Amino acid sequence: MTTQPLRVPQEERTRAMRARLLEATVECLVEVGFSGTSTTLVSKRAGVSRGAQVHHFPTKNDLVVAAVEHISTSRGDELASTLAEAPTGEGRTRAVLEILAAHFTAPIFTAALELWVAARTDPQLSEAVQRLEQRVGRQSHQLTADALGVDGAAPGTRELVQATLDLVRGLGLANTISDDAKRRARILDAWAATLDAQLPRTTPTQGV
Amino acid sequence: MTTQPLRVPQEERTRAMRARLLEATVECLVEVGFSGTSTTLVSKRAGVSRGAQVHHFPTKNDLVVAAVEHISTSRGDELASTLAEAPTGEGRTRAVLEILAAHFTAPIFTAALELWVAARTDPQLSEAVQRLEQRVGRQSHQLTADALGVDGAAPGTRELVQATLDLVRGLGLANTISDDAKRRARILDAWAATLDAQLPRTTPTQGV
DNA sequence: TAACAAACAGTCAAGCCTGTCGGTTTGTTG
DNA sequence: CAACAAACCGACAGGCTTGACTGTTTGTTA
Repeated sequence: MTTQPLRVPQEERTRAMRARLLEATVECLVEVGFSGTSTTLVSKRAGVSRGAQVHHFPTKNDLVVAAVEHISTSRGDELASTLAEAPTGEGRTRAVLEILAAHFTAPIFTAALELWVAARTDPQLSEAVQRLEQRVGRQSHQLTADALGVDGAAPGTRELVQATLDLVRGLGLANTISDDAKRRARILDAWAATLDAQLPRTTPTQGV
Repeated sequence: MTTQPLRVPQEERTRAMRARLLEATVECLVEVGFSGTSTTLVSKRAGVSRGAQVHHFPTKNDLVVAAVEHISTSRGDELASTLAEAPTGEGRTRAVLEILAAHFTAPIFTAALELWVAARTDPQLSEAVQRLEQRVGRQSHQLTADALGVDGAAPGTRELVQATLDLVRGLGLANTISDDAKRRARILDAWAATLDAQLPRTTPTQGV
């Protein structure tokens, strides 16, 4: 704390090791699913000895819960940064929908999906997922409303924004079964038209 | 085939045994998830010896693929019968949405969700799920369009119906994480209003 | 530099799951 | 009724996973 480390600090080693293990966990979730994500496999994937892995995450639950937190913050950050770059003016609504759809078909969403489904039948996991997903949900709602240029708290608007998020979630789920980009694009086109017709815009067609 | 059986026909025994095993499989999927659904557990649940189970479904894959087909037809039948009873006239749209939402939060949907997610990382399962889900998808689209009293093939209408189905799918997924009926009801209210405003009704307010 | 603690490494036992196999019962058929 | 086949039963072996446990290396601190 008070003295300066000379070589490679333990704190740094721990941080790096945990990060590698969590990244490997996400990769395993995407590639072999939750049930296929054994601690042994994660260790191999991360290039870490099993002893080291079990040192940092004593039980599998410790590892998975940490992965939930990791994925949760990753999703929030990613959504915030991509939505921040959404264009304003003409076609703004459609662009935002495109960003949302991309997010809900990305690997990080797939990993989250695996954890959601696993959490349904795992009390400990469920607690972590529920707590963090609530936060991500609020954050997504706020970010989306802002990106659309509407008041996310207004009575009618609120529900349409939530419906939008639930729609892209549904599209994301459908995407894992069979990828159909054309179908998705058509639906998003229609949805964008609907939103533009229904949402009371505060900044209808305004450049920055 | 040509003679009348005196006791309990083998064909009947087989049919009953398979039905019991498939029902037990669905129950297990709902209660302990896909990875928890071991053939041993299914056997116990069905009150069938492990030997008998393995006789009818030699491998786990055989059992699961059969379960996919079982669930697939169950979903289609259930949706068809409930949507057929949807009221016409005032509030028809909202009533149809309610039925859809109920379907996508029912146990049978949960079981299907488990299989979808598992199929993502299991080629054999994926083949079965993809093939059957396509059929259910078409069927759902047709049934929903009919229940709403619209032409499901019309250019603009088609996308709105599909969006509706994707929306309730997303709501169903969210429901597995945390049940929030109030939130769901508000969203469906808003979406019903939107649909009524956007859909070109052929039979706006007509009793049978 | 000496002593300590954390990080790291690999092995072991217990438990579960799947698929196979020999044996028994029950229905079918000539 | 006899012979056969399908249905049914329980046990076993092989493979994998998890968590515990002993030892080794590396960083910290007096």
